[in-house]
Amino acid sequence: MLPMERNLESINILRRAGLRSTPQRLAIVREVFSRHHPTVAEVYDALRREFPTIGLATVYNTLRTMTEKGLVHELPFVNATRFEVNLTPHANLVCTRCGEIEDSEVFEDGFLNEMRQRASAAAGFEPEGQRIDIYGLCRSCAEQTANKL
Amino acid sequence: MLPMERNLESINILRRAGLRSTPQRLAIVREVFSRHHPTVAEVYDALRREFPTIGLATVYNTLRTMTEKGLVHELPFVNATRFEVNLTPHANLVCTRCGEIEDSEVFEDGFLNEMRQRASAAAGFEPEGQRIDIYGLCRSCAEQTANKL
DNA sequence: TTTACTGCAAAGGGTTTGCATGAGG
DNA sequence: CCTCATGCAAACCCTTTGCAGTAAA
Repeated sequence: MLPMERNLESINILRRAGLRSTPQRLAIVREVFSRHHPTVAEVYDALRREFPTIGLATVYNTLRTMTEKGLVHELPFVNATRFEVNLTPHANLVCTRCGEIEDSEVFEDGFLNEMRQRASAAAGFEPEGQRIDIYGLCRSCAEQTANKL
Repeated sequence: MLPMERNLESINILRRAGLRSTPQRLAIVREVFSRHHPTVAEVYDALRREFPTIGLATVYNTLRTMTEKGLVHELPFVNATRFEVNLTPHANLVCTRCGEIEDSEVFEDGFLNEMRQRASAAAGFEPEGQRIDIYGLCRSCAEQTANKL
């Protein structure tokens, strides 16, 4: 995507959510959606080069607002709160060694629906969304571990 | 389970993990395993009647140690860090209205294994464990909502 | 007797809030 | 113009750490 297109898209994202398009917000939106599971600190650090005076509170406030508007989902981890940008149903493959988080789209064929239906049938629960983390070793960490044996 | 049996079980749990059995720890273990997804604050508040001088740091330290020894799992939520006591594979049904968290054992027949295998096949990932939260309305909140329509 | 645990207080880190200034619609 | 967003600083949790006293093994 060209920078200009991305900028227009960011404006539309904000407008649809009923938010004003300030230069800081456009940059935050661009930065958040160009990353996989960013933290506030990561977004803040990335933007300080472009906006040396940007406040950490601005990033916090904007991400809270974006969460309230449903643009992203909050994803609390043990060491940091991350933000889920990919709102299509998927699992997060979380490497317990290097910390990498990879999206896994394993639900193409109604797999997720079956899980929801089971939960629903068993407990009278009405599912709206889900968080699925699979913890283990990513490919490269698994290979490194195997080589040491 | 009778109180005496529970006490003996708590001692064994601590011993197997290589931890000393102090009166405070026995009470923490009892309290943690008698709850579903306790927070540090909930355990602390429950124990202050029995141990008026117990320190909040003691509860924090003990739960951190228990996590390191694999007795419980840390489960960060947006508003609080909870602890997973049920280490058998299951989903947490999290009510977005009242906050209730219910365990759902929907994986009796290898459902979970299939999910793991898909992740593994697609990404070369070696799964070790998982966290599955399903967000929505619990039975009673769903019924209340339906009645208002 | 040695080592680990407790409890208190202080420090630390992440997140929110209050307020004056400034910019968007 | 009026409202909302920014940036700074202070306040606010929640959690960890340091340390002296104490109890477990």
